[in-house]
Amino acid sequence: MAMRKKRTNDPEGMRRRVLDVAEDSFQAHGYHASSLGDLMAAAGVTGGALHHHFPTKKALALAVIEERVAAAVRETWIEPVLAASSAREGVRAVFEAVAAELEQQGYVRGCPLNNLAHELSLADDEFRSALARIFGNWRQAIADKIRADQPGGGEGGTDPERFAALVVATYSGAMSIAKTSQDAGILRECLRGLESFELSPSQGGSTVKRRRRVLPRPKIA
Amino acid sequence: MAMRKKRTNDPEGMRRRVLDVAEDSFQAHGYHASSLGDLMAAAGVTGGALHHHFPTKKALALAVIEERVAAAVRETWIEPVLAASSAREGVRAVFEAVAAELEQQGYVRGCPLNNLAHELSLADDEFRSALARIFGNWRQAIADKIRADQPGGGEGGTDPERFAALVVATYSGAMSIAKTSQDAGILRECLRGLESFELSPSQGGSTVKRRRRVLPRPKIA
DNA sequence: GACAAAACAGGACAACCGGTCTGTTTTATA
DNA sequence: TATAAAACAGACCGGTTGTCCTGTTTTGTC
Repeated sequence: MAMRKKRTNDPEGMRRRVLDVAEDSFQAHGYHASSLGDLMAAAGVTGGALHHHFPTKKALALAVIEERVAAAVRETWIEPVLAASSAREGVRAVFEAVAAELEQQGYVRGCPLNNLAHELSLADDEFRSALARIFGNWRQAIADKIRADQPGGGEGGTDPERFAALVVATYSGAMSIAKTSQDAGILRECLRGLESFELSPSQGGSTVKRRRRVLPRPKIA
Repeated sequence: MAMRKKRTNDPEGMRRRVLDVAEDSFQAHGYHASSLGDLMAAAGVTGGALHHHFPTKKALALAVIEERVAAAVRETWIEPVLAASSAREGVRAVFEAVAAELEQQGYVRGCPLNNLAHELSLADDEFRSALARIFGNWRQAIADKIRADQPGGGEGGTDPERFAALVVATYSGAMSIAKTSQDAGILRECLRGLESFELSPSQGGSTVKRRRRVLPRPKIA
């Protein structure tokens, strides 16, 4: 008399839905402020199903980090930079693309990698090493691109690792400031700072023609 | 018959002790992962006393931000930079001092401002504005120092705000990476990146003499 | 010393969290 | 179709959290 019960097992889809809402909630509220109850409600998933795919909250977060956060860095940074005509051009394009996207959506939720890195690095060593590996891959991709530019282009004097470290640090820090001030303009400011410390001759009033070192060597060791 | 009860009211000292342990715990474990019970035990303070000085956990965190975090930025960044012979020298000195301190203590807990900024900026607007103000003061101090260098020194072509934004972003991001990798070396790497993109002529094998722009202008608008 | 306010003590509580447990349904395999 | 494993449902529980509340003690003030 009652309607037949229906259920379609879709383990992959359910797992994906859980990861979707977890990724979003971790980004918006952080790990500790995201309760499994909220995630279950948002994903339309029962406790049994959640526990079946992710035995603990930590396992869920680890999956988010290794699958989603790593993919986000790959898609928004590594692939565009590697596909660009040069490392420097790739870096510029990513900075501006991200700034444009943030300004369009009107708010700044920050870098997913950075957000979780701050909250979880000291809490658990598995979290920390997973996040550190993503940072490492990110830096290495940029350094590799610089190296690829060196034979033909004019990157002979650029230290690849140093350049990559500076770019990743500047971007991460700029996103932190942007998130706190809810203003993506700092990204463009930092990009211009990377492009050139001194104003270009056509803009600046300085009479100095020759480029100087960005920071002087210390006078005393 | 029993010993007389003794108690010495010391509101300022008690408030200071609570702020001490809260500052430390927020830095080590973050806001959400720091329970008031733990703080009370660590500070040797009862619930009544804690509630008397800080009615809510949020009020406590706000006090930590406005009194302790702001002071930390002032003491480790603003005052040393303003006291230095130049902005660039001050920046260099702070980077190296922090790197040396982190290497000496063997672990990296990250920048207090950055840590709380990531966890609390999106959670509450009072938190966010308080943190944003500290970032703003930090940047402004560096920019002011650059401006102070300009009349006499050779900072004619340097945009103060741009320089300050780049320095603060690079430092914040470098600390994020250092915290995640538990290695302060990235701070020195980033400092050298700030000092000079291209290797100095005496070090580099490049034959290029004239300094080039750090990042080329985009070919198409 | 009277007295009010501040400072402090410590228990109580309701809400919530993450994890576990038992039971049912679907699906793969033979 | 028999059967075991996977997939899912949903209730349950111990522990924790932040806050509140009622007293007690100290301290400043007239």
